Amino acid sequence: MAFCAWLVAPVTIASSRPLDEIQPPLAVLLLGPTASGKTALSLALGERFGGEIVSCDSVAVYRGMDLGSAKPTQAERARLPHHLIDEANPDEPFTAGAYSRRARAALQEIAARDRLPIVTGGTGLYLRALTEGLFAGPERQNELRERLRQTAEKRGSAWLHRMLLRLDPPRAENIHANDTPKLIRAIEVCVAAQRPMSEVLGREDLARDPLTGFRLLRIGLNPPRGALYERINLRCSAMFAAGLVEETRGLLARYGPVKALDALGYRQALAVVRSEMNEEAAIAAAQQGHRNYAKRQMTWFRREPEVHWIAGFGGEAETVRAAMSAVDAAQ
RNA sequence: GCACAGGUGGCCGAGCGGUUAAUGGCAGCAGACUGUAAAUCUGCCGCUCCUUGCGAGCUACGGAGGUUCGAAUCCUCCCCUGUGCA
Repeated sequence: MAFCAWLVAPVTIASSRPLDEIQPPLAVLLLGPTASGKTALSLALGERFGGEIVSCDSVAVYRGMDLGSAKPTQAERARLPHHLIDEANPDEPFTAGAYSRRARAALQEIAARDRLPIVTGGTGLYLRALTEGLFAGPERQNELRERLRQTAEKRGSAWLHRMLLRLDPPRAENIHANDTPKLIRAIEVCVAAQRPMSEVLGREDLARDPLTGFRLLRIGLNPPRGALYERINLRCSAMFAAGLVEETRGLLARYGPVKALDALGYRQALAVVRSEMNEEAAIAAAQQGHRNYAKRQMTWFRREPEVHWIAGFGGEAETVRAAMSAVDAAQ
């Protein structure tokens, strides 16, 4: 598939340049912590450069999870085509792999239309799965996971760690004995692949498959921490005021206590639905969770290669100008 | 005013004569992260210095004294908070 965009798209994008400068189409990756203004900036860039938005958000992929995921509104989505939003129901587990495949397909299609793909992302793993790919190891095995999860509950995660130590010593060294989910996945891979995960990771034929056929321009939003935290607080309160608890009540009634409702904001709203917390406490907890999350996101994004960092919020004129000139320069 | 219960590091909260700069938790900061990732996990966390060491010095458990070789821990007085009685 990748070659399609390679062959078709550059013709028009590079039409104003000499033929020997023909190059793959550009894709903009907009990254930054929650509430940094990615949506606003994505719309501004999209309208200026003829773009389409590819969301990179592990919660916005779920239908019905609108308020809590700060999904672009219907009005915003009417301004430009949006992709990878409402891809699954909350009771259908979505994964980084599924995201990567669908997002890549979306990128090809957009480029084939001669439009500019703008990936707008807060989910680091999804973004990396898109750009770097995932190793070609086994996907999740639900039955095996369930067994391992029960083992962890009964005997503690250290037991899983010892198990992994036998199956794959190098991998065990890289996963902390307390990190149950990662231990489970590693053991799952070893068992399903019938060989150590570290070996699978190292094999050429199973290695990551990086995205090809695009030139990537990464634009990172890095607003001042204090101001970001304030914005997060305001946005969280606004979510509850807009009816997050009701949205959550509806999702719970329809899908049950699914994993997706563990997401920030929903987890707290759920506590209100269940009368385990009053709304005021839930808001405070959600704000705290989002602040912590924003910090983790920055830790992840700092490792992204070649990011064109902008110090402000996406909605600020100066930021928009800086981002536009970055895109101009890349084109 | 009397009687109880309390005042501990940014917050909550243990400790109740000595391995206590003071268990925990939270917040904060830094980090990890290959198919549930808005998940999960790790480190640091009074101040200063250096030869960065289970290093040295300083400051710290409401305030002031006292007892003791030694006090956040015991005693006295004072200040403040909560509850009950007046």
